[in-house]
Amino acid sequence: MTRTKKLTSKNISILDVARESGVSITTVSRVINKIGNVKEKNRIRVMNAVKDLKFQPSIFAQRLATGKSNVVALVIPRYEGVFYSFYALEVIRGVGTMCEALKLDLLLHLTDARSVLSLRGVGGMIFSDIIGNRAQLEDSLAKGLPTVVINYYVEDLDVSCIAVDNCGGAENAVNYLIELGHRKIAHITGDVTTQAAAKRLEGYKRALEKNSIKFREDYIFYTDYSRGQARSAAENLIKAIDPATAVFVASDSMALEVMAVARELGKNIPGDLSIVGFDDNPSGLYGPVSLTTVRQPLIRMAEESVKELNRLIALKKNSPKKILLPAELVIRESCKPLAGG
Amino acid sequence: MTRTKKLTSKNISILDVARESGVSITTVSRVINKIGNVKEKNRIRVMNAVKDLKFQPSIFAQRLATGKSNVVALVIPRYEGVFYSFYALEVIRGVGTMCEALKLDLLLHLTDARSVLSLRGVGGMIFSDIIGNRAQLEDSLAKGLPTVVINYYVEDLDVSCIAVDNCGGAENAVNYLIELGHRKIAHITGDVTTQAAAKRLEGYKRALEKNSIKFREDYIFYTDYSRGQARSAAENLIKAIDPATAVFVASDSMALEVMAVARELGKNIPGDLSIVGFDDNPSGLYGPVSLTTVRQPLIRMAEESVKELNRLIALKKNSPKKILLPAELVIRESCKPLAGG
DNA sequence: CTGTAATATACAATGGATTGTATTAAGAGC
DNA sequence: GCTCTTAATACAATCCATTGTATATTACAG
Repeated sequence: MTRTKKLTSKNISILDVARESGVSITTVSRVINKIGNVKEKNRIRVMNAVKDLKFQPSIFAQRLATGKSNVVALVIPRYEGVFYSFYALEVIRGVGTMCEALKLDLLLHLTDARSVLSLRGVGGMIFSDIIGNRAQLEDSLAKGLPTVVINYYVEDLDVSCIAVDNCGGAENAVNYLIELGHRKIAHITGDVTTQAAAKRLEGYKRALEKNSIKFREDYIFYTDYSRGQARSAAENLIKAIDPATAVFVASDSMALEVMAVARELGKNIPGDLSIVGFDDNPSGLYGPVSLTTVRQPLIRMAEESVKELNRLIALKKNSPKKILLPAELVIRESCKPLAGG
Repeated sequence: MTRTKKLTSKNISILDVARESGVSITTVSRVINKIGNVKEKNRIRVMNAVKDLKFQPSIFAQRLATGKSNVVALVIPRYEGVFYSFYALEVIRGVGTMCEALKLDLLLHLTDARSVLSLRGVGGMIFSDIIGNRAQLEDSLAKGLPTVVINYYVEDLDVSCIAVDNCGGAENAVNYLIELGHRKIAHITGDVTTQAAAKRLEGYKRALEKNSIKFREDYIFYTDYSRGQARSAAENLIKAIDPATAVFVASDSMALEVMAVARELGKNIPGDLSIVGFDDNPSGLYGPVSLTTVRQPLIRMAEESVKELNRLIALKKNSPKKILLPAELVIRESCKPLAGG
């Protein structure tokens, strides 16, 4: 049953095609690359020879000759976690789709801080979420490779970047709670050493300020994005002497944890506590009460990054653009107007 | 601020290194490739020159010269959905990790049925889940490319494949329910035109048979894996005249839906109904009752696939292996011994 | 029918490594 | 010091396509 077959076979080159069709390899090359000035008669002969011999030009020879590579490397940290899977795959999907559309090959690098990227043979780089990849990013720029960063607004480097407006998204979320009549609004932060979490906190503050609501430090619960810390934050929040009536949580996975804690403590969502998350994690759809959240345009961000990279490659020089994409509030069931407000 | 810098720079070749270190390019090549017989004095000179000039050999020239490519393409369908994100990223992570370990470059292809893969310049292919990719798979084999299929047990082609034992996993799940005293065990299937769903159904039947429990067609609820169909299946299951006391659901996302329906209908989980899912979808951890499920060794499967591919590449001929990995039961809170059983 | 312009094609260099073969240098043995 | 063997190195062909330049062919006007 198991047929053992040679996997190597000498491959046919442009020279074979030239011989077969009785023209020079130059002409064959012109036909293949659709550069003008080939007699119709010869073009047909060449095309037939190509078909007969099943000729496919060697990309290595092409790249060597042209010095151009159509390979784009996507660098993503090797994190784990539910939302992260979702995030990463959305990014990969977006980048992959656009690469296909633009005829680019997508090389994937899952990295951690100690990873060394070879960068060899790559025509451009896309970095997702540069925490822990800063060195590699600078390396890429130093080598003069066209480079784009997504999901992080890089202020201190001359590099194109496409990020989500975390601050604005957070502000929208909190504004929504304010519109529902809430005044006692808590915030469970993510890891505020990360840009995203810091910006979300900033947006929270800004919304309060614009609505003349006094900022209360005791309504801020700092976490590292983990479920464990979300849990204790939720407990403290609910058991507080003067508890908030609404909470803006920096991630959906934490928001789900808050909902679970509230349930355990006999609180009703959204009756006793309105909750807004961030991320639009699909897990937020399960469970008895679907989660109102802030959606990040991940696919669009990813697609834009390839377009921007392609622009840089075509331009042959670095002229970075900084793009901020809006984050959209997705209203579901976890919030409700303040009773008797 | 925006410094405009040339992105192109002439790159240094092995010839530059040879000149710099006063030896021939052959010697430089030998030093770089660690082939023996180079005088220590010259080796050091060359290595210094390499360092000074920051020389990195052109992979295109290397691949052209050797005819070998260390690029592995991973082909994954472009599905959507929560579990699929999780699944795909686990696969990507596993393949990526092993590729890094084996010094292979990972090219990613997200495909649908109409995608045409170029395969040019690729040294090996890994197909995940070949539904809709059958043509590409056969193409790859026809071209004599080293090829591995994961997550699908291919019986009718001479190709290496690494799959999860869906049948055995399902059998374990149902056995567990039987051990808890259940006799009325329903099954909500996935799309039984897919291999995975069909095998899970088979495992369910086998467990019943081995325990001499009569198979009841009215305990089988066919779905297409969608939440909607899971919902109506759950309603029918719960409202039946002689309802089952336990249910084995072909996927976690459907199992979560079943739990939600049970809750809505005032049923207690696991008091009134024991549930086992399949997949070990992280979403199963949220919610009031964590889900007992069958875990697939995705990462391991992915890693093994790269190893197997590497073996085929080294072997230079096709001698396929078919590997089935066990699926493990993960016991959590959603099952309980049959009361008064 | 010829001169000129435009078109079509070919030659040969180029890109950057690997590698079989030839050649030289070095060390061993007497 | 002089063979002889072995280690070290160099030469040049090869992998395959692209492309600037040179040449050949064609077309057209006069």
